[in-house]
Amino acid sequence: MQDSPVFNFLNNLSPIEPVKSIHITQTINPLSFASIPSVFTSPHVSSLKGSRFLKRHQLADPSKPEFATNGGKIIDKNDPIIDGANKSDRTHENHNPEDEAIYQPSYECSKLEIELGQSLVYDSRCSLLSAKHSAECAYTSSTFVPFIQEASQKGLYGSGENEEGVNQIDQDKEATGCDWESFISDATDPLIFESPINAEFCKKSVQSGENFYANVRNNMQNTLSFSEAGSGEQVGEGSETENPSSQLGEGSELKKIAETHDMVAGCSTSNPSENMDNEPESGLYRGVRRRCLVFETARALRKHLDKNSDSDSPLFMQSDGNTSSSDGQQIPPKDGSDSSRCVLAGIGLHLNALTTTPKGYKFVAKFRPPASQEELLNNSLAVTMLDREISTVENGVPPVEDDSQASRYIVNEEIAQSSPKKKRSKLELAGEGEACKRCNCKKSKCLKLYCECFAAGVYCVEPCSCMDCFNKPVHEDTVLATRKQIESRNPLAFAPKVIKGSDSLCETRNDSSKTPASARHKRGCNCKKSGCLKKYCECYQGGVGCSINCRCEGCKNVFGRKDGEGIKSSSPNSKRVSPHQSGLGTSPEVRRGRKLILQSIPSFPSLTPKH
DNA sequence: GAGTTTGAAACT
DNA sequence: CAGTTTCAAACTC
Repeated sequence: MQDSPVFNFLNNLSPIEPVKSIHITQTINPLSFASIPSVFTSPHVSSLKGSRFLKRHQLADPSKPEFATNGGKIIDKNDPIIDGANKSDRTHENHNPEDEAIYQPSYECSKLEIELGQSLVYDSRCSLLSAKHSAECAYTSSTFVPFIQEASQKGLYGSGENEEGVNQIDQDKEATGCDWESFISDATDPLIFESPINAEFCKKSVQSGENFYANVRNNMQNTLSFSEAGSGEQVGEGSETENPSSQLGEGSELKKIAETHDMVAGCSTSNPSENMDNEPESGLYRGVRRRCLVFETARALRKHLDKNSDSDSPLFMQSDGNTSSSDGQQIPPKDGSDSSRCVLAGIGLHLNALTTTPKGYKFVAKFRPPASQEELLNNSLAVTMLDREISTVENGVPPVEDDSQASRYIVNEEIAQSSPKKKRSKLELAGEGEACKRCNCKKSKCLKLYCECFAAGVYCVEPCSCMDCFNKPVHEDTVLATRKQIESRNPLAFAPKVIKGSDSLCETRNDSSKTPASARHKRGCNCKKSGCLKKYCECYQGGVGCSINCRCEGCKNVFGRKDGEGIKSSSPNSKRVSPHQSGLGTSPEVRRGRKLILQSIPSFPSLTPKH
């Protein structure tokens, strides 16, 4: 990557020396990823900007008129139809000085992002996806197929659409000269890889109402180039091609969407029709992604379908606020349904991403499409809730959650429609009790971080044994307000506790003690008696080793012990690192970068068409 | 299932 | 920021 033109370019411009340090790892703010694109008008840019910040408001506050509709006129002059093969060669062309001026602040961060390596970059995308953009989008064939089928049952699609969509993959491959499949096969993390696509997709299709199909093409290619060369690549993305949205009649959009979904799905997964179970490792990620995305897709399409069923208005012209997601008017939230819980859990997992399995769990995903509109609605509410999570993740480091939670999620879905007894039974059987999240709160009303559900960003549901629970869709306002309050106290309160960091995170530890993914607990544990050998220890529970941030005593964490007490006592930083500190690190460059990024945020709305 | 232990979260 | 209290999960019996 460092040999890429982009890197060289960045290296020439920025005074920051390429370093790989703990600071970088912990200080890259996902916002930076959003901020970079937000300044430029490339598809990637706009989408991140819009969906990350604006769509959040859409979900949270549908009444905001500026988000209600844009008339489908978000013109992305720089929205290129890319010749995928040459994408990386025209990275810094055609951006005007204004853009550059705006862009500059976050530039350093983009450089840092490049330096982090692909995995980190991908993970960051994942963060972006998980919280926000995924809300209305889905792209994998496996997720979309069921929905298409559902739509087909409604007479909206022909039965052959799905196959057409798959075929479209090959067609698109030929058209673009880019072999998505081979590229993807090289990707280390298909889940993460896909994220930016989703982000793009969301913004384009849902928020701006632009042509779905064309945008996905663009987005995919942008994503690929971005993934290959880092964020800097997007910077100069030229304005070579007008967004072709106007070129396609809206009457054909529905079909196009179906095709697009399959097309993207095909690009995201090397073989849309393959059985995930045949490929356990990749299936793990795919499974998660699919689960998450299915609801996202469904929601997007539901809106889409609702809209079309009600009027002839263009697709995705309205925000959530005008349809019926946050819009509980049309479809009241179903309080505490199993399905919703599972859906939410899925998104929560999505948000928190993945890490290595602490107990060698194999994540075998089984797809289950959303059962009802209520389920979709609940999902949308969850997205609203989870939107906020992503905004609190200050680490550019991908949020990580252990596979046990993934397992929980899967199990959760499986048991979702079972009786409570069966649920518990299955829960106990699965993953050594690592089933879905369910709480037993008595006094907290499930509105404190004590509550695992609340802390995980999911609503409580039937399997929970909580009392006076407010963590339900019907109390969404309360939930969101409480979350906001908690976040005001600790912006990272809802961020994943375990982050997948760089090796530098464990620089004080022996290499032999590193956990595979070098993941570490964000704040470290404070165990006194458990020896970090029981699940009382959050490090152990997260399947990660203890780190310098831990203040545990007698650490025997099997995933990696904290280094000797010498280190602990000699370090002035032996105390717990506050989220803010850990997020910013000590690098002046990083701090500066973050500051500038934050300053750039207010510019987003000005770049977004309003009415 | 009840009771205990534990450490994070919340509070002062 | 440190100490204390509250809380619920994890654990034990």
